[in-house]
Amino acid sequence: MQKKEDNIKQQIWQCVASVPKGKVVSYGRVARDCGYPSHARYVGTVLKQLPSDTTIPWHRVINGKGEIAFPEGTERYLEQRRRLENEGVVLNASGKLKLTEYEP
DNA sequence: GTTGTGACTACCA
DNA sequence: ATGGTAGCCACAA
Repeated sequence: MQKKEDNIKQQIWQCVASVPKGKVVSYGRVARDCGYPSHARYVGTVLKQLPSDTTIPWHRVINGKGEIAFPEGTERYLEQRRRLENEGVVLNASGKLKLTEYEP
């Protein structure tokens, strides 16, 4: 039997999974769309826990400034950028992305 | 029970 | 624009 709190993760997964290919959203945006406006940080925590073979497009989630959440040059940063470029999303000259709106 | 942490944000100097 | 601070809250020790 699952507790209520576990549903938060499930909803976050659901929200991230609903992000269309080629679009990117912020952690805060995901949290709000899930119905948890103050759980932006938790979104990141959940993504961190995802297994490497997950089908969830965690790489489409970035911070509110339009940047990848990791310091540039780290393995994680590079991997996320690689995954994005693989889907046609490319960073601009400032190393940023354009946050896109989408209708759930 | 408390404390520290974090893939965040909004606000302010 | 940039940097610091405060608020936020689930989770692990």
